[in-house]
Amino acid sequence: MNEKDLLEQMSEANETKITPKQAKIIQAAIETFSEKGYAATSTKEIAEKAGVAEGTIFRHYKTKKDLLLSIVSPIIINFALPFFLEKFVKDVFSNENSHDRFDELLQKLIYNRFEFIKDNVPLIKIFLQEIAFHEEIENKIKQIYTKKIYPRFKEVVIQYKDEGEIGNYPVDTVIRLVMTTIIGFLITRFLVLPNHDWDDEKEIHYTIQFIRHGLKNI
Amino acid sequence: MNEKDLLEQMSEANETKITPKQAKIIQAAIETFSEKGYAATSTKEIAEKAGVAEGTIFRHYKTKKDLLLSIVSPIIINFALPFFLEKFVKDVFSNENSHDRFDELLQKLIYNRFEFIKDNVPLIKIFLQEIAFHEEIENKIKQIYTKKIYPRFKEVVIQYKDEGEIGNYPVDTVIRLVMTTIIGFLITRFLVLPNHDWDDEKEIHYTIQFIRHGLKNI
DNA sequence: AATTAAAGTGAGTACTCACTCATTAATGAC
DNA sequence: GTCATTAATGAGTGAGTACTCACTTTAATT
Repeated sequence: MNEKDLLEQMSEANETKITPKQAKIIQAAIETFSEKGYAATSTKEIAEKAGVAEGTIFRHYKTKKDLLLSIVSPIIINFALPFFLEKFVKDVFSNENSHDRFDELLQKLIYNRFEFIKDNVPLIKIFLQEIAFHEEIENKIKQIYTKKIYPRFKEVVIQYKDEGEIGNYPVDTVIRLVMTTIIGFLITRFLVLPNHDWDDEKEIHYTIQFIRHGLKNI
Repeated sequence: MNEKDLLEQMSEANETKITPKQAKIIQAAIETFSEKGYAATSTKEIAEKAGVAEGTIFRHYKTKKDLLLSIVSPIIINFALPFFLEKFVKDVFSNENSHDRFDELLQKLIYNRFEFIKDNVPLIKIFLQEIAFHEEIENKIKQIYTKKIYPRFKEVVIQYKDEGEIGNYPVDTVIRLVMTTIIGFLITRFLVLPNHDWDDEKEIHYTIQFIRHGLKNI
């Protein structure tokens, strides 16, 4: 998802057309929030960067916080998108042998999220920063996690445990280990050391190996 | 390290006594920065919470940012402390068999950092939040990492690779995987789900297993 | 008791903040 | 072209901001 897609999606969600100036505002807000943080960014600054009068911001968004939420909310649902698809679970029960399926699942999971973050680094930055201070964001992600991500993940892990692909760890521990390893890689790759000379394919390969071997029988 | 220790250490570092009111200021600042974030916290609020006049803050700290740095700086060096000790590397070359040594090393590493974070959750919160926006903090941690943590870690990994305890991953990849797994666990444990019903010993045990198996021969 | 230095105060300063509102410009239907 | 609706403006507002400074209190030393 690039920024254009985000804008389209936002306008679809609200069933309102986004004016060119509004789009400029969103773009400027993303940029500035990401660089300086929400609290340290003034609406005046956003208006100037967007080439717009300050009042225009408040024509479209009741408050500064409204603007933040309109930016952050879509990325939560987009990051969790693979878990909404039927295919995610179906693949796990296909005819291939379990080893290859597990490998492929991890691969798809990482590559999907990799591409998503790659196109949305500033958004992810804002999200990670502000999640700590805004209950609305925290609640939304907790809701999506418990209702969508966790149950699907659980199904899959149980299946692979039955097939002997995953050792005798508790299901919740497996989910924690897999998620922190993947998210840890992505954060290191795009936020901690974005300028490092990464061989992405190789790192992803090693990360998958690490997870698979790490989860094998204890 | 609890807060008392922190204060003692700060006074030792500056070779200046910390007055009771100054201690109150630090305590109030940690609390408020942690809850609302640095930019969203006013000096007036800190003063009120500390039961002190606003001017007193600026008697001890030139600027609000100075106050932040005086709080955040010590935790960087303290988190990296095990890597400063000679013992850290020496243990790796002891007489025990490599498997037990590796296991014990991971265990010590996690338990140390576990206890440290447990006693300093608000400080860690502030640190993680503000590292993104203050170059001084970023530079300090990068310096400590490249000069202290990374070289020691590298020595150890190479040694265990030679002994066959770690498979044929690149050294940097090993360091990344180990660090993100440990830090990921600690962040999940204390920041993401601090109220979850954790069986800490068990989770640490599983995490070590996960790392050891994950790093075995590919 | 007198002197000195440091700690503490809080009203005051210049400035910035998010947000409002009366006014003007642009758009589209007929 | 007229008119009605929506978009955009930017000066204005009161509350809040980090920080200063002239002054008072406290504590230690002689």
